[in-house]
Amino acid sequence: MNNMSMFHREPARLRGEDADDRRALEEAGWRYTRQRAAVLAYLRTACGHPTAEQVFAAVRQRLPNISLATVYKALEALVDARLANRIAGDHGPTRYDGRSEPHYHLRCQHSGEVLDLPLPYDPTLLDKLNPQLMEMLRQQGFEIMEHRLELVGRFVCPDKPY
Amino acid sequence: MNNMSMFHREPARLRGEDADDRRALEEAGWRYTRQRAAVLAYLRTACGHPTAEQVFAAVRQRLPNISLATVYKALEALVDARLANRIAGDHGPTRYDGRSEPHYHLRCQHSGEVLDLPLPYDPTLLDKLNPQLMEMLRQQGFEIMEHRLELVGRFVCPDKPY
DNA sequence: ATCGATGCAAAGCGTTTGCAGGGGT
DNA sequence: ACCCCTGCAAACGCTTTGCATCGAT
Repeated sequence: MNNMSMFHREPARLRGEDADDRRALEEAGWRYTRQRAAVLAYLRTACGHPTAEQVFAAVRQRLPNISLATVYKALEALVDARLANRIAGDHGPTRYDGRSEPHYHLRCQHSGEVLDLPLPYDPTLLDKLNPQLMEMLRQQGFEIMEHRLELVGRFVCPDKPY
Repeated sequence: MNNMSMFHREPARLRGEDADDRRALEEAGWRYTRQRAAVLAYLRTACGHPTAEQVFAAVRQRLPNISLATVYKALEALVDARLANRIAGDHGPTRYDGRSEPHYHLRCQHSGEVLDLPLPYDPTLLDKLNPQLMEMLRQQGFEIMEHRLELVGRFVCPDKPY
């Protein structure tokens, strides 16, 4: 690892906590399967936010028969169960995030790579920025669910140097 | 127009100002053509941020022979010449924005529609939010170009009501 | 035993590209 | 006159779908 040392992920989950994952999936109407567990496990250990292809390549080493279609369906189930998040690509493919709590991102224009920012999500950020605007939006019937903030710039990434 | 009355666009450009558009395109190494002018004109009058298909459908009324491929190439040229901006779609297709100055967006989860927010872009926003973080990023060699902020929620849109 | 999940292949959608002819400079 | 741009069609990359079989409950 190079200059990314500041972007530590949360420590890996303790043994037994996958029961929570099972519950989350089942409450959302999905089954808990080997494939979905493996996809989620990889998402959580991956540094940065992999694409579906990258997830496929990685999970394939543990489950050699898994198909790309299954990876896509697993990612859909995990996002729906709020165990993961989708990050729309600027140009390239969608990226996936094994963190469920909202947070902010740092995106590289050059490689498309996305990293988590060590900046806590503040649900009241917009109300602090411009309370009148938020009040106006509410009065107009806009139901605001969340906000997204990302820094866009350039950094040298291990796999795609300049 | 319904509850969008607060999202006024800038007044339409005055006659003769397309000379600026020509210059911008030529400085970026592109030619100024009827098709590109029409695409840009439509982007500027459109309320909200149309997809390439929507631009195609609209511009086709003025230039019946224009092709979808030409619309895509025109949009690419305009974005490159900084006369327009690309807005990545959450699920659906990319949307295009005839404003060149940075600003913030309001996105509807339901329809994918995107509107401009009447909230001025503040280049120093992140430095205000967390100056230490920004300093750390600079020291680590991250070159930050811009930030993006968008509100995500639901609103009833004219074409895709619930 | 049921019914959703899997793996494969084929189709889908949004976007890009190759190319012959047309248009801007 | 040059070379870029256009329009058409075909290819492309990413993602989704249809279907027979497998596996979780």
